Amino acid sequence: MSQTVDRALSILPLLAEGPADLGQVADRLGVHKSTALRLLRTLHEHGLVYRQSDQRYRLGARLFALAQEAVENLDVREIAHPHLVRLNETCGHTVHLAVYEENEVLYIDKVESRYPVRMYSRIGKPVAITVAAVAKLLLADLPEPERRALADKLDYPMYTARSTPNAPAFLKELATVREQGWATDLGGHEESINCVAAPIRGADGRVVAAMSVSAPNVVVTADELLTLLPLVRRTADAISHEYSGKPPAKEESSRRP
Amino acid sequence: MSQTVDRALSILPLLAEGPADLGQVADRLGVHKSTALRLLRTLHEHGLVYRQSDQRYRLGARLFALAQEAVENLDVREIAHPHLVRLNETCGHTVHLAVYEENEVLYIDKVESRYPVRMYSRIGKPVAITVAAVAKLLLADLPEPERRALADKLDYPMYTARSTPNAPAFLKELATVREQGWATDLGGHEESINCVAAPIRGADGRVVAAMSVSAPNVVVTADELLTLLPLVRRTADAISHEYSGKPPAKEESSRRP
DNA sequence: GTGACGTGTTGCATCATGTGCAACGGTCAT
DNA sequence: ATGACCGTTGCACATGATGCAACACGTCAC
Repeated sequence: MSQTVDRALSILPLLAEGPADLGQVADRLGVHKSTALRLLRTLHEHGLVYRQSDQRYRLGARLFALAQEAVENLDVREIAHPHLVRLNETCGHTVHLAVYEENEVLYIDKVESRYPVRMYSRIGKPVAITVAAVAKLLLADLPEPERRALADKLDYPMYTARSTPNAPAFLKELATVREQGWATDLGGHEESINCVAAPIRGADGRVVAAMSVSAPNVVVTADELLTLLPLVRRTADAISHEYSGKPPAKEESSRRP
Repeated sequence: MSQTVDRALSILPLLAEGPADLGQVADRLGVHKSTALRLLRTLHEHGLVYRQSDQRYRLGARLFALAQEAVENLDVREIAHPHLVRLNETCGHTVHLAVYEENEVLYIDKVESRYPVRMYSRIGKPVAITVAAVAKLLLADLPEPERRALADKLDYPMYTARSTPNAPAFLKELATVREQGWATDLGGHEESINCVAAPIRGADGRVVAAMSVSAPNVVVTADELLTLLPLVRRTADAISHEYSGKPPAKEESSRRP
């Protein structure tokens, strides 16, 4: 809608691929060097872009700080965190919290496994949406047309032989998940890793987040992991309850006494 | 430099404080509602801003993804990570990696303690710059005028009785650190937490990053932690060595065969 | 039910602002 | 020295961002 801003923001994903110099930025934006320079300068002033010693640009520090503050302002996360920690203390495995937003599912919190073998994931990282247990829960709750539209639009990479292969299979799986109120990922993303997940619901019953427990085969078998399901569901329900209970808190946000 | 982009970017920190509606954004920017609307729409298209169900705006998901990709492109981090993990496996404590950028020091990697008591910190979070051991190392290596200017500009919050109280004390400490080539923080940030840190240097000898091991008093005393210093320094040197060795790698970034 | 707010949204005329150009000034390699 | 290359600056032009006013839609009071 706003050409200038649009161009400026297009620089960010471009730099996310790696550092680039002025000429490269200008070329890929399709604008004159001087224009690119002014855009980069503005981004720089706001700390979103950093100029490294070789004069090339890369993404800047404020970006982290912003993402940081953003994630800390999510009230689901705030409420859920102590529950996640407690669950981790009980079972020892990696615990994740994820939300759906704008065609993506992403982790917003994580408590690391206490076992030496850990899985790779990181807060802020978009989740493998077609296979992850938390993603299934979040998408299963979308309004039907939106769910269908999204399912059609997605790619279905075959991470393993047990990955969801295509849209119909995915929609069928979502129906099951929606029905039973929990979800699993048994080796659908990484051959040796299994997850069980449960939904967190707001006061209106809609799924606002999902949490999961993940563990590699070498630590516990899929069957053993499934025995944790009741515990995971109880934890998710506890969070749901607390979340629905007191949403109007947060006194500090009103600025006038 | 570019007014439009400047205004648009100013929205981000504003939303970082918490969700806001169109009117609030327009007011705080000092522009007309319609202008704010167009800016927000552009930000929205790029996923930097999300419109929640109550129509208010908050920071969006792409922000995380960007911060994510940015941190993964830092080659120091990439090289250092396995070393940090190994160090953590040896000593069991929390290991941090930090860089200096634009008047801030921030963590770019972290391996959690294997002890139940963990310290609060998060990747992307700006570090307590006047007391943290890694910050001392990074600032100690700045060119003298810049270091002095920065030291004068900083605040010196007294987190504890052992926090650095003011600029002269800080500069003195930096001189010591620069001299000895390592740094500590003994209860300067949190009464019961100690750190030892060592610098990672590029081929030209300049400090490009710093790493630290942190542990609370309840796990090991400060003296015990100090016995790890040689190990920490060896690790940092190993990273420095590897980092200086092969910086021109990264073949994939050239797009034409 | 009706009217009066408080929202977010759209079309449009004005001119401020962003734009590309061309010229300048460094740095590096030959 | 010389040329090629890259970042930077000043400037004239017109594109595109701006604020206004009017509209649309909801909520609330009465």
